[in-house]
Amino acid sequence: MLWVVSVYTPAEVVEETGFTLDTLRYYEKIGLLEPVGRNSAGQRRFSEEDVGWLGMVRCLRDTGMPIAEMLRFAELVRAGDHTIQDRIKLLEEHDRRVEGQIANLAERQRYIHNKISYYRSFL
Amino acid sequence: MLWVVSVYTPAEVVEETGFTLDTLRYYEKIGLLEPVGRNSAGQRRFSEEDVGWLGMVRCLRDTGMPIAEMLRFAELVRAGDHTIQDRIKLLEEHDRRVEGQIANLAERQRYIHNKISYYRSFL
DNA sequence: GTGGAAGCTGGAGTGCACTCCATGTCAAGT
DNA sequence: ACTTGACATGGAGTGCACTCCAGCTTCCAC
Repeated sequence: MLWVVSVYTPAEVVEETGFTLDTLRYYEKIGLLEPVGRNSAGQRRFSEEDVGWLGMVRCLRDTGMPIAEMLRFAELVRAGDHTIQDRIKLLEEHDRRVEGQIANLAERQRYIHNKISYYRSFL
Repeated sequence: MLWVVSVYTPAEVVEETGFTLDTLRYYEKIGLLEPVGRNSAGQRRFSEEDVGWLGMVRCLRDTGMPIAEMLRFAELVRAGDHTIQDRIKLLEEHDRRVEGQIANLAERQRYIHNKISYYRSFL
């Protein structure tokens, strides 16, 4: 039986995820990424699953979730299917924060627009 | 002639702006705030103008402008009316970044929503 | 006039999230 | 075989934006 498992080199994952290699190593070190597979020489070979998880990490990071909370989420994921309810709860809370961020940003943007208009009135 | 100028104690400015006293002192130290007026005993008495400027600072800070750039903006403001064009330019650039932040956040939020839906499908 | 809160200064310390570095091994194209 | 680039490790360093502290002074309500 032929078994094809696609793996990614560090450089490919950097390309794919936008994280730097140092960041990937850092994430692995702190446990945000599970120990990554290695080839015979000890070099990292990321699985499809690793890359998928990194997509989630990117999303959470870019929406301002602190690493400590991503770590909690990672633990839930590792703990298995019985944590799905907790994961939903965590993501929904985060979603509300993201909603708040957007609303806040939009509000501040109005202030900026007003300021620009005010300045324009001087020209 | 009676001349009433409203002034604010540090505690009042903390209340009004949401910055901590340490932060206000820090902002003054780095020049984001012009040297604040003092009473005879050397305690700070913030002017209406200070408080207004702090409102701007809060807006820029909360939309992610780095201090270095706020400092540049502060310098333009101090330099006088001939910098109004530059101030508009700076604010418009910042506005575009804010726009980008909002768009990005909204996009990431879709990802989170999908993930939540996916998790829900397991229940 | 006294006690507790508020304020002062200069400087050290914190927390987060990386980022860089020295030194060494391994891979792979020519 | 050789060279060059990718990757490894452990640990130190960075940058940003505060935040805290010691030791002292001043304000103000009772």
